[in-house]
Amino acid sequence: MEGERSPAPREKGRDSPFARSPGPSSSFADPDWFWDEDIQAKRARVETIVQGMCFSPHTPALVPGKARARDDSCCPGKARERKRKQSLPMQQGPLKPGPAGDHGSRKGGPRVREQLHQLKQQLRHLQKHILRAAELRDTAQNPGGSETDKGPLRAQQRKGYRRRPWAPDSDHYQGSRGDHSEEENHRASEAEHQSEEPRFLPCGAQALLEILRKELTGAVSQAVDSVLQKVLLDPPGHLTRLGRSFQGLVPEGRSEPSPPERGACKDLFPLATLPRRAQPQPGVLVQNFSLAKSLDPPRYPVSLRMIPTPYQGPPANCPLTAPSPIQENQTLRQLLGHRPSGHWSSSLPQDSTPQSHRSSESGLRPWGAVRLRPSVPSQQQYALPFASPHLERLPVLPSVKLEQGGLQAVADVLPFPSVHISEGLNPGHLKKAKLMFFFTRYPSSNLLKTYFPDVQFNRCITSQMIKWFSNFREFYYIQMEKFARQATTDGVTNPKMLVVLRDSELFRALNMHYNKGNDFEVPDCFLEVASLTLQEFFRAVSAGKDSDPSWKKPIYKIISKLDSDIPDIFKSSSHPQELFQN
DNA sequence: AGCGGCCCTG
DNA sequence: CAGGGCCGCT
Repeated sequence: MEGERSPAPREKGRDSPFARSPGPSSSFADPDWFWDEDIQAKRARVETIVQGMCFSPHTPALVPGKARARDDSCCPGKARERKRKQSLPMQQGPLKPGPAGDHGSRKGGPRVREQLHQLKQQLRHLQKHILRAAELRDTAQNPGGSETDKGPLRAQQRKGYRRRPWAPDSDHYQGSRGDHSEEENHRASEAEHQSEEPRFLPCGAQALLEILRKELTGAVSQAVDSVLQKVLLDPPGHLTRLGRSFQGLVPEGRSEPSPPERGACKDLFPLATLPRRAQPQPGVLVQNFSLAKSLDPPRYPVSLRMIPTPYQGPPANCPLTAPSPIQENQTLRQLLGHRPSGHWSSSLPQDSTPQSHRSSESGLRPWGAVRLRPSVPSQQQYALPFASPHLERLPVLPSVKLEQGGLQAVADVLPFPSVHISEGLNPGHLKKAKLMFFFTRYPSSNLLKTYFPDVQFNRCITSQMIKWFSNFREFYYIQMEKFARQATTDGVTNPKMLVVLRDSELFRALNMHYNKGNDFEVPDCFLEVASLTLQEFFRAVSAGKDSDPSWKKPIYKIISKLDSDIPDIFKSSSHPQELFQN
């Protein structure tokens, strides 16, 4: 089970030389991680046992190695050490340091471990009982039939049918609706387990089963809750810190790459982690470019890409700008797992086979959905993979349901560490501000106040934050000017050729600045604004307006009208801290 | 005068 | 990224 903490393939991205620098915060190369894994393994086994108990005493799930082997085989190499991003170096020494990453206390550990151990023993014991009961009943009612049942039964169990081997007429029962679809049968058999099952059991076994269920439900959910509590109280980076590959480097509308930067990029980003389409291929670039030149601009696919024409007004607001009111505990889940998977996932080898999916996100470890981010190939910028529907698809075991409740409870009471009003600005605030820049380039001080509720604003703080955005803009405009000039020297004539895409070099530069570590998926609206800015600069430069000392002013004016709404999730004071500060 | 923004510099 | 000078606006 070691591997199930995170989707493996993205890990590689973390090996980028940016991601790590030697530093003091090594609290995560700790033994607790392995301990955690141990707990998970135990927990998974308990779950397996419970399933075996509920569905079939003959399920081979008791063989300790089985589940483990299966999981290992579907998630190879995931057990490698997780790396955490270093905290941002912050030059604001006297200011209040960010919340310490490690909440340290893991007192619950040994207790939970012991609990699980006892639970395991208990389960074995109980299972023996029920096995015996079932056998007794089987031999009593169907002296010869049990042998013939076994073969096909196991096969069907493997296929997902949950049959009750102790029900003598189960075959006929199933057969009587043989023309139902597989799904229906499956659903029906699930329902049986919920309601009808006891009908087929002798009284003793039925009572035993009831007791067993209660016991297991209580014990398992208790154990799960304490584990979850511990897990959720962990520094969030522990949970969400996943490797992520960087994206493309191809500048749009440029006939050739700029050699030094491209060389650097090749060195810095492992090519293996790049989506194939994004790998630098100058030859292809030249081709594309000449193609672009030979076609009518509007037909050039890149420039067509939903780029509003200048002066058309603000771009449509970002998809998430109105993401419907976000519930509190939903927010927690998002925070814990927000890291948008984005298009990187889609470039992964087709790993999301039903099997690997099942084993990683439902099955044995329902909390996997929270703890790790399954590679959901989604182009939706803000798909929230951990909204409740996800959880509701989980198995209908009572323990799971309770666990869901437990999670809910934990989520409800979990305090945000950064709720405390801070007098100064910390690296988390800076990071958050940078991400907010993707949505707003010219935030008012009022806006800042509403989006930094955990900051005690005063004149100094306000101007510092305003200054931040001023600096952000500066970098932004410098890049824009640089690339616009480059485009002119590259012979671009039509500004609409200039579109900032996620795999363009300009985007890479911006992303590196505002989203170092690539923790956040840049919203499309930013790409549109960036494209517009680039085009405006290009227009001005190619028209020779840059001889005017204040030639940028009109551009600033245009861009200042293109701010988008900021997603509500940014109002959560814990957003960047929870996500990135570790 | 106060403020926000840009520019330049370190 | 912060400090400081400068400018324009209110």
